[in-house]
Amino acid sequence: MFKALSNPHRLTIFRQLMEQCCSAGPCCESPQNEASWHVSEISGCCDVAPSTLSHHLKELRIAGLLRMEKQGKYVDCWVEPDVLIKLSRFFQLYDDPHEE
Amino acid sequence: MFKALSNPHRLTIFRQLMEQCCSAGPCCESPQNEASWHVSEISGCCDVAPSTLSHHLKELRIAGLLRMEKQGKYVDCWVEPDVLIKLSRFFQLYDDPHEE
DNA sequence: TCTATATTTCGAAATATGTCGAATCATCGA
DNA sequence: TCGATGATTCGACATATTTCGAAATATAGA
Repeated sequence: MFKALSNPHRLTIFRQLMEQCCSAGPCCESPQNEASWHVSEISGCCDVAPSTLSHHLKELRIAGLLRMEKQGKYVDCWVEPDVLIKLSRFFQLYDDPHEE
Repeated sequence: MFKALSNPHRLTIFRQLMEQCCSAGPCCESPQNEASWHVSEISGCCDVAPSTLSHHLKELRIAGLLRMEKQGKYVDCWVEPDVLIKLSRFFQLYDDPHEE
């Protein structure tokens, strides 16, 4: 996952989808209207050729960070459910009073 | 930071120092006995040449993940204070009931 | 002072990654 | 059915990363 996030373009894409996901409530199994973007919508936030964008999205998906689902002509992309919680917890080894 | 953690050896090193740091209480500005390791101690957890290890530690330091301080013949390494909290929060954009 | 040990710096070589354009596939709508 | 649009695959090339060994630097101890 860190490897997938190590590329500036992929990090930008993931952050956009994070915000998209989180503003629409907790990320869930199927894409909600507000939580997902089409590939063509994502292309706006990162200046690369379509083939490059496709490659980056695949890397994010393979890493388990994104879900992608074909919706007719478009492909919906959204943050893999629970992955934010997992990553957040990865860095919480210490005793945090906020944790139960 | 994600770029620094994208290499398997560097991730192993960082995880080791995370555990070392966290078992000794919150990471602090100066290295506590239990929170830091010498470079030579770290070499045990990752099978690379000394020059390679040195390179990886430098990457982690430049990325702001580690602190390093010369102690005579040795160099102490420990996790940058607050960096775990920062990284943990990076993935917490959503409303988490455990957070205040 | 001299030597052994710990660590870093500096090339150089192998491998991996990022990028694009061209070609391809799939779907929608005229 | 056919053309336009959205997206992916493939191959090629430039660039970045990983790795090592040799050499350099610094310190502790004999």
